[in-house]
Amino acid sequence: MGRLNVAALAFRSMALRRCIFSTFRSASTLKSKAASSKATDLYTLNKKLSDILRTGKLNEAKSMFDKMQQRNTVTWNSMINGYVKRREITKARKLFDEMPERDIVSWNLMISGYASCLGYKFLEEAKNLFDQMPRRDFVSWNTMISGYAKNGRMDEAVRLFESMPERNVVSWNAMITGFLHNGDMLSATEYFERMPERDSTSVSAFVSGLVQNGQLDEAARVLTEYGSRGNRRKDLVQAYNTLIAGYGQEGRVDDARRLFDQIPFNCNHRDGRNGEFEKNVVSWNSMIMCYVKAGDIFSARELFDQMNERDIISWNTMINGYVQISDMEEALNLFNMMPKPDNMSWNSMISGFAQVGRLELACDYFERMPQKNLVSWNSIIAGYEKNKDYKGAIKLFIQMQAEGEKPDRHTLSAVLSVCAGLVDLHLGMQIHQLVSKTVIPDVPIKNSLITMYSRCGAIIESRIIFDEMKSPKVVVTWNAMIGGYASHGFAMEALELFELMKRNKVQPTYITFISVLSACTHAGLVDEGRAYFKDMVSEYGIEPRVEHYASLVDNLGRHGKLEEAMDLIKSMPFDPDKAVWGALLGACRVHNNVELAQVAAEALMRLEPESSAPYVLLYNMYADVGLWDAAVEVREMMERNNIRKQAAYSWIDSSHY
DNA sequence: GTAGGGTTAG
Repeated sequence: MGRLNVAALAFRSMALRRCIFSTFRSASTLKSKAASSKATDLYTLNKKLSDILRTGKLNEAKSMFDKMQQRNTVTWNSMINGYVKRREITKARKLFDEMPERDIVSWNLMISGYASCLGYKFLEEAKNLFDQMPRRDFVSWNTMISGYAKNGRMDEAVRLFESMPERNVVSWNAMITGFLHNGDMLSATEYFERMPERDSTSVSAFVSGLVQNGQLDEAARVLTEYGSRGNRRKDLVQAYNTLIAGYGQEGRVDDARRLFDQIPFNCNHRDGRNGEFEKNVVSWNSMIMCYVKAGDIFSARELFDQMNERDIISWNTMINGYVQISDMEEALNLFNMMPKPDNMSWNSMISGFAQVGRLELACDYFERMPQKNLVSWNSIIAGYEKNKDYKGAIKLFIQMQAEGEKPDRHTLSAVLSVCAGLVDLHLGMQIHQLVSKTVIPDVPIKNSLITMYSRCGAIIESRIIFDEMKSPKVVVTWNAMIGGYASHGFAMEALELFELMKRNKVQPTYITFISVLSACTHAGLVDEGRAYFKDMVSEYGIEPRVEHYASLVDNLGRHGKLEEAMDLIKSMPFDPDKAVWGALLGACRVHNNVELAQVAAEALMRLEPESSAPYVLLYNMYADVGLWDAAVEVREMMERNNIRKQAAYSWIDSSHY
């Protein structure tokens, strides 16, 4: 019995133990299930938080963050990341200081935040945190390196890079992009060649550097070399895109297209396969841009129509293409079709309408656009300036500042042109002061200053700015100064400067020759005028425009070479305009050539049926030589055509008289 | 679910 009892007892106790154990176990399972479900909840909530942050709704994210019952380090880090991405570093730092536990990601985020705020103070704080953090990984080092690189401190970046315990491919890439960012192609090349292994980012970055340096053929070579190695070839599409865009910049559309066609598949097209080396939307956009830049709007449109999925850049590029060829109808068919026009789309329409002289439509779009930005103001102001509504431009410029928008170099450049148009030296000088106070003057701004001063007669001021500009000067600068001299009767100075320009091996443009020919006219240099006209065509390959013909006709006419002027007009490959006939008519009046005057006047009557000027001039000429019948006939014709005498001869250069 | 390097426009 004793043994049995013992056995029974043992059995019972075992059962009991098992029972207790199993109860305990199930309780613990429950507990861990609860814990894991809470963890799942937190995971889901964190995911939701970062989704909200990705859409940029920072306030919404913050209120969710505040309401959350529990948070882990990832929660805090995500919120910090939100502020870091928005450059709200103070708010990020507050959370960082408040959070109960920091992990290495928290530290790295803060370093990244400080490093991407430009300025030495922020960089120093990034370095403080970097030095203070308990443990550093690749990300910490790489973030710090790129922080120095972004701030132009490649010396510090190199020091850090050299002192790293171990480097990965990102460290090398950060160095290469840093050098490129700071214009040090030599060091970038050295590092690219030295690095032990390259990934698609290394190649893309380096290719982009080569493209920016104009070394397109070298870029193509690098791309082929690494493209053929193969294993991660699909990531190279970015490098391809960069080179396509680079070819576009240089006008090498065929090379661009060859490269574009080399990217085999196409996620934008029905035969697209995910994950293959394939064209993406940027490839398409870049190629379309090449065509637009080359003025081949048809090919651009052909590609655009083939795209399955377009983004906002595709639409805007295409719209801009039509704006550039002043086809506002087509630009408008597209603007109305596109899903959600952004500022760029609206601004393109504004510039486009202004460019074709539809200022009222430009204004209408300017008023209607949902949110104006600086470019909108610049577009509308430049539009007013181009349409010679200078008072309107100034009004807008004042309104812009009243609405709290600060003018930039583009605004100021347009307003300087306004001052030139108004011949308002006082205002021009005020704008010049504003330029000195607010922007670092670049070449276009200085060109505008030269033009403004010379138009206002302050030619010495112009020349001072011109002389202070660094050599080699661009052709626009030479044109501005030569034009300034030419239009103010400093013909010899204009021609001297043109000779200097040639000695400086700067290729003149048609604009240069308008000034040069005009200078010859005003200096009484008829042989030189002829010779420059000839040089323009034979030596520089510039097709003469109507302005050049008008200028030479004017020059020849003034010197009594009316027959030669008439022969020149006859030789023109296109129809002469009112400036050409006006110049001839003016010369005929001075030199009393009635027959040619008749030809010129009739041509002008056809071109400008409402203008009284050719009638009046012809009448006076007939009267002067006593051809009274003809004079009376002109007068009758004028009455018959209901033409009233006007005060000014708009088509004749006033310097004739 | 959070951190580091590369592409297209006025």
